[in-house]
Amino acid sequence: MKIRKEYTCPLEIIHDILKGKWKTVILWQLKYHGKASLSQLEQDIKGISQKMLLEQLKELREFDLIDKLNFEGYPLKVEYFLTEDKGKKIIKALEIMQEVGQEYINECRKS
Amino acid sequence: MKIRKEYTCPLEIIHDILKGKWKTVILWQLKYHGKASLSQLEQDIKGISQKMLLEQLKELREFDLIDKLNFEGYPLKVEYFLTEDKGKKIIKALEIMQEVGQEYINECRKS
DNA sequence: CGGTATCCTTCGCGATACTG
DNA sequence: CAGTATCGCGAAGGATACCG
Repeated sequence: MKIRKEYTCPLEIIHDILKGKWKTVILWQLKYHGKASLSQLEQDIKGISQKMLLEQLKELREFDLIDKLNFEGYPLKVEYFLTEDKGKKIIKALEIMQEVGQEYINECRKS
Repeated sequence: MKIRKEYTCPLEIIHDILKGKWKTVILWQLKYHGKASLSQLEQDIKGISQKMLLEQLKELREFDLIDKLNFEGYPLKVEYFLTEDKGKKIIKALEIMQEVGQEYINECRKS
């Protein structure tokens, strides 16, 4: 974990966990897929590189928001998915933000 | 506004709006104060500089999450507050995140 | 008290190449 | 298909000084 300092507000720790361009979008994708492989996520999240994706997935795992399952044999296969507790709870917040985001987009279309 | 590109996911626009270390904490403070002056916020948000605070407040205003009221006369006085629509709606998401953040903090204390 | 401007350091993140 | 390593640029953000 990359957490060190004392936090004045619980929102600060959430910022440290979710910061970066990709984390919320990755969580959002996992919400819809239920389970997804690395290459699936790479295809669905436009613009992300494999390096960034793996980096962010690793951090999300360290914070118990997602987990993964490794399958034996070739070709290699993994499944990433939201954790029942923290992962699915944070999704509730993202659902609201998604709605607000949609409002911004609708307003842009008007003008 | 700093928004340009096309968005694949509404969460991307929210990221562009809320990104940075301070925005969520500022919104959270305004939720509790109702209305707050610059100096009040500066005191309550530990570690923030006046420059950062003003910068972030300006951006939050541009995105209609907060607004401000200027009072005439000396000493100068302003009041910052959440907007009824977008500001108070995004707070709903922050409330959930705040809860999850508290869980992380509680778990840290155990270990 | 509220707000603007400048300088400087850190780090997010994109590109690219390589391994099991 | 999944994952690791390196390099470099540009933006975020901290310190500091100054203006209405």
